[in-house]
Amino acid sequence: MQVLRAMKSTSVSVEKDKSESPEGNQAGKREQTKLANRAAILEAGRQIFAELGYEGTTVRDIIRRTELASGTFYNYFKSKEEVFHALHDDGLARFKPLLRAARESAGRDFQGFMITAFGAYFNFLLNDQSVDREMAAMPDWTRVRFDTPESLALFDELKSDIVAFATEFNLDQVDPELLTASCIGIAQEIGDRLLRGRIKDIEAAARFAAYFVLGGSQRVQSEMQA
Amino acid sequence: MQVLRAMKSTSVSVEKDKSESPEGNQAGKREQTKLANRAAILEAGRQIFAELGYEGTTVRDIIRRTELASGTFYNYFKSKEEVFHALHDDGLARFKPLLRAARESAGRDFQGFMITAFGAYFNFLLNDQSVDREMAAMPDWTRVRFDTPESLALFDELKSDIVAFATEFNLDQVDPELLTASCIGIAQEIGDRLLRGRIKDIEAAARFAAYFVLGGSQRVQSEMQA
DNA sequence: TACGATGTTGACGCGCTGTCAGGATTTCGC
DNA sequence: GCGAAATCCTGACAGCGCGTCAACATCGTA
Repeated sequence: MQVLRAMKSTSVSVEKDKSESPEGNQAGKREQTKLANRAAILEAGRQIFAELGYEGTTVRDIIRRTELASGTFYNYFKSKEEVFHALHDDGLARFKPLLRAARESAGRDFQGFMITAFGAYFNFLLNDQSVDREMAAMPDWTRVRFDTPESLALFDELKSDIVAFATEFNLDQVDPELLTASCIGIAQEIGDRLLRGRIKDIEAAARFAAYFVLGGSQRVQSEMQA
Repeated sequence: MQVLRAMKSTSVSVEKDKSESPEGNQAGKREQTKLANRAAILEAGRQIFAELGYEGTTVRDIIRRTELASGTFYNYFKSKEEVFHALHDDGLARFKPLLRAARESAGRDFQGFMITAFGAYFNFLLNDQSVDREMAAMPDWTRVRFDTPESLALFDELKSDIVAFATEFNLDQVDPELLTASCIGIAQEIGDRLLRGRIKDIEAAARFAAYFVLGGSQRVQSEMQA
């Protein structure tokens, strides 16, 4: 059963759209069900991953929370991994603008950029309905990490921001690769502890991270010059 | 077939021990096979994890590289996860003394401690025959991370070292939890890039990390005082 | 040597995987 | 509107890994 039909039985909104929607009910029914099915699988996946963990969930678990047949899953995704990637990339797409906003609003203020950026990341981690957040609640020992092309793109974007500031502040002895890696590592590890409640104060954590990176960069610069 | 018997067919060393070994051939045959079986499973696991990745390997893959029957696996481990934990903890046990040595040799030299500690970790990552190293070679997107009790114990040990130095250097405004998290994050992320060849120079990386942490701590201290 | 204890073996039932032929629904040309 | 073609949903199926367990082999002990 396709999810559009399922929705018709509990809600008429789609049906209404078909005849009444004033603005472009642009797509055919085929297109609509495809979107709806994909969305249903993703939403089911998000829930199941949160409940069962990445390792623990099966494609069947996901599809079972849906009104679709098992075979249909494979029309949309190759595996549970691909579902997870999609969810992960969704989260990234939501975070990206926050990072951009941090850069815009900071202007030439390196420290301001860092505080805003770390703060945005931590807030995002704790508040966004992302897979990662929900899964961190699991008391399990094992965690998965995905470096999708989207992740790498975000890292690169961050790296160019950092390089720009480093240039501006004459940090020419500071290897951008190492500096970016450090920022990411700090964000990851502190973020992890925030998610697990080992650390509480988001604001304080963001300021710590920002000062730490600033001071660290300058120290590296002066040591390398010597 | 138990592995001791297998070994007898290719080597007589065990048999010889039984009758000739001058020093305590302390254990009975039963004890010996148990050790040998466990070791065989671990070694097979190490190889298979490296070849197939964590996700990709099955208990059957591991046991198949062994002369044991599938059921025997479960006399030694509950799952592939437990094998991985054991391998991981083995690595940790090998690294622990290196960290201790770093602390001993550093005395009161915070910077020296940091350089040695980061250097020890990076060298360990790149040279030790650990599961983690081999698996990093995989071109896969997905990585697993385990926080075993052993890992957490090591983190705690590191934290007390850091606290000791922080006290000595009047870094009373620097949250040890945040500082330790940052050190771990930096080590993880730079280590990852070393494993993947994105960064080459171990020495430079260790110095970078050390200076970075030192400078970062001091900056946090002065900012928090203000 | 004989007997109990301990460990090993591999077949079994179960559940998950990915596929595919058959069927249902939508689209399109008229 | 109507029929054919395109699309894609469905659920059964073969293959495989999982963890278990009754039968069997080996070891320790007297």
